[in-house]
Amino acid sequence: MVKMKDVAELAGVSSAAVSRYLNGGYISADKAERIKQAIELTGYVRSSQARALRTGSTKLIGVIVPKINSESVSRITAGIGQVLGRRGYQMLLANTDNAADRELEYLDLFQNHPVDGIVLVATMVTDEHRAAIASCRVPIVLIGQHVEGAACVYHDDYEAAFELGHALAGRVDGKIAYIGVTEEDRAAGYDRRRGFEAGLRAAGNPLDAALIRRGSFTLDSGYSAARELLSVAPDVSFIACATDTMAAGALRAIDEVRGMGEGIHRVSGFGDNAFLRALTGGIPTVHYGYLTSGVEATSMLLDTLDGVEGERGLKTLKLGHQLMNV
Amino acid sequence: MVKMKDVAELAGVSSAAVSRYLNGGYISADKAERIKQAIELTGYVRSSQARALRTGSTKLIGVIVPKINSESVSRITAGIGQVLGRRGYQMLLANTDNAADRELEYLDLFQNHPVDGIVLVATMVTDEHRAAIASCRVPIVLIGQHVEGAACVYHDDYEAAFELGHALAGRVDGKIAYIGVTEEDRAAGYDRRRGFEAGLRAAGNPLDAALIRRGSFTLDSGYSAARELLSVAPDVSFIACATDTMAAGALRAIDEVRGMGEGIHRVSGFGDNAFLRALTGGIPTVHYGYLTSGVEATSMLLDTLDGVEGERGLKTLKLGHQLMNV
DNA sequence: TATCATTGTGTAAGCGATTTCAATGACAGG
DNA sequence: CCTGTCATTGAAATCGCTTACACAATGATA
Repeated sequence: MVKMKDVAELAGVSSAAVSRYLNGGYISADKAERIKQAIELTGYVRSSQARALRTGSTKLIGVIVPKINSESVSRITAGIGQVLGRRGYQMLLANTDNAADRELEYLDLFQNHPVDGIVLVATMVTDEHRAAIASCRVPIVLIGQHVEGAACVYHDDYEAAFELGHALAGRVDGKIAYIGVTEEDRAAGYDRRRGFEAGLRAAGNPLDAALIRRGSFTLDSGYSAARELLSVAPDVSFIACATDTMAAGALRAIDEVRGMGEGIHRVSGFGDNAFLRALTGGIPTVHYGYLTSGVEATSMLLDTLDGVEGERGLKTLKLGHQLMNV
Repeated sequence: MVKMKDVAELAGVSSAAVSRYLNGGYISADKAERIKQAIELTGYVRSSQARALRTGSTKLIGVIVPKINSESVSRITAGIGQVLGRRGYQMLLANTDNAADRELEYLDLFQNHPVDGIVLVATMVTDEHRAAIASCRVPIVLIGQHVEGAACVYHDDYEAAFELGHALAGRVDGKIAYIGVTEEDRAAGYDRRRGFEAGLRAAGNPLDAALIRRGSFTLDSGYSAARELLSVAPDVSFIACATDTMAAGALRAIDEVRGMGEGIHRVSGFGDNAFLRALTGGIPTVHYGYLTSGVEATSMLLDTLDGVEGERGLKTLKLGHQLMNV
């Protein structure tokens, strides 16, 4: 492995000069030229490990996600990756498989070492999370949840759910049911349910508390909850779900119980999943700019790290949403 | 930041002793105890950067994927992450967005530095790829393609496609069309098409070359190709696709042209996408153990890196498949 | 008793970069 | 001619850890 010293010797300069050449310090034109050639000749590339040890910066960003195989998360990740790549950083990905404790574990692992900053795609935010975030040694940005005192990029789930509920109330005749997710997930659980309920209520068609179920983000959980709903309350004519994935499950349940194709006009979701859109022609749902949230969060983080002038700094950013097919 | 020397002083030993304690070298019981307490007291954690510089190993594995937001890739990634986490490694993720040149770029970037090994989720494998792989400084494992002379974990796409074609030939009456992908993707392009054709032929119902189209992995491309097929050859009664995603597009096209619900029994795919399965009740498709391939590839790689005895070594591993809904 | 593994320990030499520091030469102003 | 800037330069000191080496003990073996 050719190192800086070799390049320096070949170019007839000190290794300090080579370092300066590489980092844009004082260097005369002719030496710069000689160094440039020596580098090309030797194929030298500098050791990021040595550099990291000396400078304390690894150009690595830790990204913690709850589950890699979900459309929303992978879109967010795509956005994060875009910005990172463009700005010379790399992504250290940690998949927690929906286990909140592994999230904390990674938060620890990351700040204890190699990363310059962290992007946390958050679901549940416990007090422990808040504490860990507050005491984090490196800058951190949250995506998906609004946490006081932390930098976050999120969507207004309450408002979106309100609008959806309000719009649906007028178009659905018959009983509406709701399949939510754990309220520990403030955004997808609490906010969406509350917003939806408020929207229905405002439209004069309040949600019957007996028709609320809880799934676990998966398609199967949406299916089970819907089956149960349909057997307990056969007069339910519409099932709103907290995620498109669960809506797909509910849709299947309705199809099974009431005949193929029936479900399509009787469920709604959140997230505007591409598959669902194509296969159903589009159920009522909320479109969020997931890729954008990845991009924005990461830009914010890197601006802080790189000390970009006129930087946006670590702050809170609420992104818009869009009702689909209502 | 408390460093090893601080711990050593507090424990009244040399830093070499602390290092030995941490790495399992010779150390007496009482010193070990003192060191343990000193570490707890100070909250010391060792600098992975210094360690990396000294040992030359980063405990980082580079993972190159063509596209993060696809079910197959994210399942593979989940498998990779599982093994990595369990064995004390971390994942450096590079998303190439389906650009083969960025793949080479990352291959370069990675081996030039911080990673101990590479997992490449391959699509197109050009000669440049082969060269880059062969000259790779760190161990590398490919997933999804079979490349001579490189370690790979892959599926037998030809055989699977053959079986699918053979099975479908008997069940479909009327003309069968095929929507493939670029043949530069040997597995998903070339092998699947050839296998499918051979399967149909073997069943005495050969594929009409005029009914072959090419998509680009996306849902929309499947949709367009199917629309075009249906208008050019209205008597086509079944459209086989090289991926479930394109099948979803084709399904939508058929629904539009022939009425909702019609498509479901008239398309087939590859990959056994969960959404598609739920929403259609299951089209003929091939199930691959994507998660398993991530697990196997990574285990193989880490075994080599860690010098596990009885190691499996870097070799070639062909995983099985399963026909679904035929 | 002499000899030799075996264990335990500290000293010090790196790993390969960045960066401080002092030194140099050139050049403008007084 | 002297002095003060200013751009350039290399020597050398880190960054925090691992490990080769030398050297002690200690117990086992001949």
